[in-house]
Amino acid sequence: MERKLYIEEGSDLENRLEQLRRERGITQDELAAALAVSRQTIGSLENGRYNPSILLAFKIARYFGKTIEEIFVYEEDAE
Amino acid sequence: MERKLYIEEGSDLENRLEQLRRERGITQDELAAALAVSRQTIGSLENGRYNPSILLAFKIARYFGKTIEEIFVYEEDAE
DNA sequence: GGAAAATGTCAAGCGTCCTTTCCATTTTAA
DNA sequence: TTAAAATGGAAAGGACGCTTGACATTTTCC
Repeated sequence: MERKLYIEEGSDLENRLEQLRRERGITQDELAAALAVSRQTIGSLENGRYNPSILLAFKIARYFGKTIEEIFVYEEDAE
Repeated sequence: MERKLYIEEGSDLENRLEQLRRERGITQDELAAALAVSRQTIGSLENGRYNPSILLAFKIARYFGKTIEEIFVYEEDAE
């Protein structure tokens, strides 16, 4: 039946969020609290269910002390 | 009466889009075409009417050969 | 000065981002 | 192995990102 909400085949954006979070040794809940978003948002990003807004991407990057490009990988297959 | 659609006082994101576009010597229309978005979208970004999605931010950065951080400046006053 | 080009901005519509609530499944640890 | 903690994910709703279409204003330049 294929649900796959939001993100489709040519979806161009990967991220290293789960890896970075585990390196920090924190839970989704703790990361969510640190970023002032919901736990579901973190889970959805980690599992590629949707892309973050640019503001959330900046918050995440700042939290981990990295650039957006070091965390989110843009692939332009689409078009 | 204050319309100010979308972006409010604590709006945290500035960008150098107009400056970079003018340095390239291209119009909003041409930039829009190059990025495959509408001219209104470019104008709205240049005038701070709203923030780009992270995908559009990546497209813009790639087009100008810069990082997202070199084009968009995040200020965390909010919260 | 007058025409064409460029820009500003509104409105309606649609899809995405993120929320809260809720429940199921997996992992952890005693 | 069992309870608690952590994670996965659905559903509905609100706000934002981007579209097309339209029109007004400003800029360019002959």
